[in-house]
Amino acid sequence: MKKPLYQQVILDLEKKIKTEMKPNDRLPSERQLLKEYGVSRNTIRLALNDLEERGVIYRLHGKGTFVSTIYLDQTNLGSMYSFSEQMSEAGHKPTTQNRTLELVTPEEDVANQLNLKAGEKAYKLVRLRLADGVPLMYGETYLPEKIFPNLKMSDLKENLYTVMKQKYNEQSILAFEDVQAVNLDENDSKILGVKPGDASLKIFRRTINDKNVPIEFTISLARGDRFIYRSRQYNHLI
Amino acid sequence: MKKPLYQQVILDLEKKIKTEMKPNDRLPSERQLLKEYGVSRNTIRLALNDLEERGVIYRLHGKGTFVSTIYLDQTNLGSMYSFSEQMSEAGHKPTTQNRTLELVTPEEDVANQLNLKAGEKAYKLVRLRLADGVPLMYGETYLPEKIFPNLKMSDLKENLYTVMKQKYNEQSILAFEDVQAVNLDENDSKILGVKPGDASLKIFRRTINDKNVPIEFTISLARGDRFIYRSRQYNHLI
DNA sequence: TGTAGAAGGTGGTACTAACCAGTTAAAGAT
DNA sequence: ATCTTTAACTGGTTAGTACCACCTTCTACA
Repeated sequence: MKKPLYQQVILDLEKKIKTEMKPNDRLPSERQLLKEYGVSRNTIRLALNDLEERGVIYRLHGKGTFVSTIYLDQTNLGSMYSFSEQMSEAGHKPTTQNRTLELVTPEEDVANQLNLKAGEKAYKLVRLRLADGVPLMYGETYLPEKIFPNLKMSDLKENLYTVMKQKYNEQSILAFEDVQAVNLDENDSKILGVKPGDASLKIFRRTINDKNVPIEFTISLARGDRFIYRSRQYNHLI
Repeated sequence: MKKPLYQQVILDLEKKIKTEMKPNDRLPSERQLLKEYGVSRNTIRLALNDLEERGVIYRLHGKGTFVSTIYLDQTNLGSMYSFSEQMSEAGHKPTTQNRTLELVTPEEDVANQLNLKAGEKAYKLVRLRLADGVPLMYGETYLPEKIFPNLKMSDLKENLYTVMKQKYNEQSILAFEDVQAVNLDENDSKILGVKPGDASLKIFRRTINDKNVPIEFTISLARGDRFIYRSRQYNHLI
């Protein structure tokens, strides 16, 4: 279960950046890093590519590599993020409380998102995600029964997407995400352990499989002071 | 003006994928491609990495490289960029108030985002965007003077990106956007016509051109009750 | 006949070695 | 003193090689 070298470099660099460096600080040059880590420049660049892609660092030709300005100690919610992985990388201990799993007839808006006909049911999974025991994100996930028959709480010890893949052979290819800013009400703020009225990211995600069939709809609330949603927008003119 | 090899490979492969292939078709293996193009495997992988990142292809260990199921011919720069269009489509009448345009020496964080040296100036454009006369979004845009010399308020009757292209021959290739949820302070809430403390989306956008030079940095505040940040997330990782 | 295993394909990781292309500052010429 | 050149840094690109991990298929053994 040994991780590839370049991933170890990523983890180590990211940790150092978070704990020892501040925005716009310069990192050691690639040639210095390869000596420090005892790996090839190729491996260093693989790691730096990843960090650059995720916005942790930026590079300037001829000048050096620097810590990104915008990189707060916040967690990126974009690009199919894995809560657990990101929290682990940030040095926090992630936990997931699977609160309830029940078979329901969803409201119309949810049913529409999942392309359900009238009367068709879906599993509703309520989860709370914590880092170091502190609640950070609350989510309600709807999974169509016809696609995930016989889903059990015991399945959910694994990562949800792992269960989809292994038990049901379903794989998400594309997700549409809508991000909103909302003020938390009394109840939600209590769940997330912050003050009522505090700003929060509300994220609606609709995931589809390779046959263009919706397989998941999730509504999440993430603490505004701890999360950012990051995305890249391309404009290829080919 | 010659492009790097791996970028030529990207262009050629993407063209072939668009014109000759369909979703889930298998691409030639990396070792075949390096023979076809007469380049090293390193170069082929650089190209494939880019295509994978952008969701054009996906790779399966041991099996091969394939055309993505859903390949979007995305020509826009995402939600912020097409404010006017999106509002029109939603049946609203979009207007833009260009409030101020001045040449300033930006703060350090902005200067860094735009890769400005000490003392280099940038145009600061303050805009308010409205739909049906209601303020929805407030934005401060910084444009490097060396890239956009002699920018005038009268230029800005056009769409900003049109001006960039037509007057300065600058085209944005990629934008990084970070989205945060914040509580509005007294001042900002007044601008957007809502109550202090109301949740708002705060969006940082850094746009770069084809030479990897930053050409724009914008900080926007969008009313949480009226604005949704929408994005697509590809997934070929699991 | 069935199955384990080898063979050969795929992408993934890793190293070495150069050279190219921006940036900066020290060395040198005026 | 000032300007120009050069050298020495930076990241960017490319080639070549090797081995690992995963997947499919074919083959040989039981």
